[in-house]
Amino acid sequence: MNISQAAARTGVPAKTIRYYEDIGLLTPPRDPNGYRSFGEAEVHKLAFLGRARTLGFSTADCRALLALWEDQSRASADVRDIASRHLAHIEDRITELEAMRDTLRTLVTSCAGDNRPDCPILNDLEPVPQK
Amino acid sequence: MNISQAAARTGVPAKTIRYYEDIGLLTPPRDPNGYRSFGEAEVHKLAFLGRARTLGFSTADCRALLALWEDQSRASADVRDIASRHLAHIEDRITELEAMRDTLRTLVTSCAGDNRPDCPILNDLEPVPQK
DNA sequence: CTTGACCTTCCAGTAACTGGAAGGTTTATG
DNA sequence: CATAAACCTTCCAGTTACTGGAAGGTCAAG
Repeated sequence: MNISQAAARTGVPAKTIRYYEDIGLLTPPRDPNGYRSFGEAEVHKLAFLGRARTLGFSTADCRALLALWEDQSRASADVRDIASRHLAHIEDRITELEAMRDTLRTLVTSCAGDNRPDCPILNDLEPVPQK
Repeated sequence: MNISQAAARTGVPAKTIRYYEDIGLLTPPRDPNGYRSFGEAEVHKLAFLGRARTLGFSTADCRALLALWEDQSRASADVRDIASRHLAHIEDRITELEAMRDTLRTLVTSCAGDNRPDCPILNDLEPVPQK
């Protein structure tokens, strides 16, 4: 299977697949003409990566998860640690974004949005001069 | 005022101030010795940028907001457009992250996290082989 | 006069791709 | 069989918003 077929099968763009090979997440064998050749195992691995990516795991996490996935004697605790840490990170990020969202919502709602220069959004950004 | 004082006054790191000058957000005058010299106007502008940054605006947005801030004949609609677009972007991002969070929470909760290899997290990442 | 704390510029690295150029291969068609 | 489209390859550069660090100039204190 060529790279474009593997891309179609997994939803991971060809360009991204090459990148994953570059950083060593994947090592598909080559055909005599130099083309990458994807078997079921590679496609399987690629789909795993695609799924992990949609869950927001970093490539470092993906590397670790892939190793655990392939290690039949893994401890599920190791997998859960990675996922927990990632979850905590996402929760923090959500909290940050929610704070931004709440402020922005208030500001956007309070701005007339007309031709006049008067604007509560700029007033909020405007720093209070302090010596 | 030197760069480190301006940094202390605004909370924007010196390194970041230099970067903002690089990309043209700021143009502090120079002392004869080549040191940047920050007056009240520059500090004021810098604090504006710092505040916009905590609200997650991109540097492109900051540039536009700064221009509007300084334009006494602006239309508040232009400001609100920028803020609304940014708000929508943040809301989308929150929705994405919440989906990840929900999935991860379920998976983390259902994983024993012990010495055994059995792991619902890997099972979820595991793609279903499909021809 | 030297030491330490500033300041300067410039180069490189971060994360995770993405776009594009230059060139080789394969496949379909006239 | 020639050729053009549609693949494939590698490599280089750009994205965002900084951050770290090296090499070297400046300034205030003792």
